[in-house]
Amino acid sequence: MVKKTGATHSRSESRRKEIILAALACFTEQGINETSITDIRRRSKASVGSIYHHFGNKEQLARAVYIEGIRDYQAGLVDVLERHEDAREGVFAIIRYHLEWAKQNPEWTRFLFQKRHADFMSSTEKQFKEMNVDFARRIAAWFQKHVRAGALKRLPPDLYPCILLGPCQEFLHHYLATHTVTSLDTAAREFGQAAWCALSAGSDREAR
Amino acid sequence: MVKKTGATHSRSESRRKEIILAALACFTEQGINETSITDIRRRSKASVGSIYHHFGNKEQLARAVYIEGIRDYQAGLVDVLERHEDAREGVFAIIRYHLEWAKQNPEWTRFLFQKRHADFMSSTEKQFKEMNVDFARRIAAWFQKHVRAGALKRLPPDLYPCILLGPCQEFLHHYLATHTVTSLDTAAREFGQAAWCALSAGSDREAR
DNA sequence: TCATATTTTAGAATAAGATTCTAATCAAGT
DNA sequence: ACTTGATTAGAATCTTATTCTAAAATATGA
Repeated sequence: MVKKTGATHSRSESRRKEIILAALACFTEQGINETSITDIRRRSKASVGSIYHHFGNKEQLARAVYIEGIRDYQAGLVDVLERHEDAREGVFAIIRYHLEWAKQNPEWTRFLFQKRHADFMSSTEKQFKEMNVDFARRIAAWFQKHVRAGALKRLPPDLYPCILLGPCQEFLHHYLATHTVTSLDTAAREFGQAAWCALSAGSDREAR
Repeated sequence: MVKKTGATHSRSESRRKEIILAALACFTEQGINETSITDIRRRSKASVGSIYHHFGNKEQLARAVYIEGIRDYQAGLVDVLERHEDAREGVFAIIRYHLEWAKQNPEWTRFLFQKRHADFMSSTEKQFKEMNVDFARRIAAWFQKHVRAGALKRLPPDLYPCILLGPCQEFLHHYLATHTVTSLDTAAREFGQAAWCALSAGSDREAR
């Protein structure tokens, strides 16, 4: 009756995971719209009833897949960031991390960033909102620290992630779609350089 | 029998346009998946048969909407770019244009950039590919010119658009979704500055 | 260990919506 | 006016998401 605090849901949990992974595979292969519940059923060996029992509907299933992925991505990013004391190293590291994660997790990346949460994630979702608020706070804190220390330019806080990761996102878009583009390593170097130029204090000389 | 080269399709053409606009409105209000053909029928006053006659199916309708919008956007961008001789001014102008267009065309922007072509635009689409190839060529040409003239850093060509517009895209994402962010004008200034720092030749001093 | 309650799974039944089809209507050229 | 192809209507069909009922599995408590 009372929910267990620990975990031993062996059967149930693993079934849930199976469904999520099957869904991820289907979604990235054929797109969310194009995958039917039947596709997921076949791939996961679960029944329709089971899928609906665990996730309610297709939209919420997609949401669960999204959460699963973004959590891992964000955790790693914060980790990298908070491990770096030096501003310049932090900037380069964050970009490297982003691109490297994408390289290691192409399916998740395709799912998370190509077709973002836009469709099924109404940004008012409690779970999603909480996660992002915390994430944003910790990112912002890191930048603030270095702004105060005089290492980084002061900007409206919401612009830092844009300048830092915008180019990566744009790049991944093409990288994951058609290929025949610059290597991820080269891109990481160049974007790191670019971001550092753009963000480091004292680059204002160009203002004329 | 032979297709007219000019245009007077008055009836047919305008019906087509009506459907596209109705679809755009529905798509941005409720999302592509959530809008039924019936929604579009109601809003456009066209019949189911008419819609299918003109577009084949919902996917192709979405595609048509996309093409319609992206064509306008790209034309304006190339125009702005080719109007600017000076590298620095060109860089700032392109960013201003991008954000300004988004401000003037919020519905189109939401449709074009929030949920990109990912879903329904398999990037192998002939029409789409042609358009983009031409667009990319002209953008690349402009940058090459200034690289040769020594005004811009030499980079792998596919990275220019990423560095230039990536931050804008990332920003618009938030701007169009939740708001409570920096104004578009401020963003345009800062991103312009950032991009110029990142792209102008001689910023390499930071390389240490 | 057995009886009972709760969670999970199956798969058939239903409902919603996309697509197809057949037959009118319209516009243009002759 | 007459023929032909394009366009429109809307009913019929087909696909797929979702709901529902009941069976199986698992946990709980004596």
